[in-house]
Amino acid sequence: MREDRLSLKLQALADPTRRAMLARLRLGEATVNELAQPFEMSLPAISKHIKVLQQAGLITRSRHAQQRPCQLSPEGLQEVDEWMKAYRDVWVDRLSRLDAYLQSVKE
Amino acid sequence: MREDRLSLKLQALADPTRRAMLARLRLGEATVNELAQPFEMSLPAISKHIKVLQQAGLITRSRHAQQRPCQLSPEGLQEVDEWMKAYRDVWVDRLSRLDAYLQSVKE
DNA sequence: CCTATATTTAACTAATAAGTTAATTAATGG
DNA sequence: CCATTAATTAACTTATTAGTTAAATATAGG
Repeated sequence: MREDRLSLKLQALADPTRRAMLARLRLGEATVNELAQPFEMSLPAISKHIKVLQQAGLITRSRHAQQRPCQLSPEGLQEVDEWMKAYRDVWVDRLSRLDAYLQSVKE
Repeated sequence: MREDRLSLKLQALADPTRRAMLARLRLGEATVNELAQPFEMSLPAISKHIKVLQQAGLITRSRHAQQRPCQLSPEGLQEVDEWMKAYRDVWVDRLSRLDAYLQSVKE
């Protein structure tokens, strides 16, 4: 039902655990165990979250011994940002109009 | 499980039907029937999508006779945008580094 | 080869999401 | 008041999601 890439990304982002993982990855790459550390959650659950992020194109993975570290995919959020652009204009526009209105009332 | 406002918004956005509705609303407010028109979907289904958008704070509603038109909530996406900010820096940073690297290789 | 560590896969459960049809509520206008 | 139009609620089905535990796979090192 929801197979387009943008939906996949937004769906992946709509989970606080996964967003926390991304926040961690902003500091640099991390292994599964490192990512799991702050959460009271089984490793398989973590593994699944990682898979969701990866399939959404938000992270990439590498190999190092028996570890498979994760890293932020730099261009991963671009698609989301592109989508937001159009709306950013709308709301900036409206907020500034509201602002103008409030100014005019005040005077 | 997923009750925070940001998750609610991203979850609401992670559906192409709902995003299409928002796109329509960029042109101006619309009634439920107007929003439903492009979709092969029952009205109750549309009604539910609208509720999701509203509860996420992405749209507001008014009343006019027996209609309850929807309008974009201008500040609705701001929270998402705020969240993205931090990542925008990361990826812009990395992409520009990549760019610089490619430049240096070329020379 | 054996063991320890890192991670994933399998199999399952419970909750949530997205849709349906039928029935209900709300407001207008004759 | 009655019929019409607009939208929602109720009740239900099906698929997906997020988690669990137990078992399996992969790699390194002695």
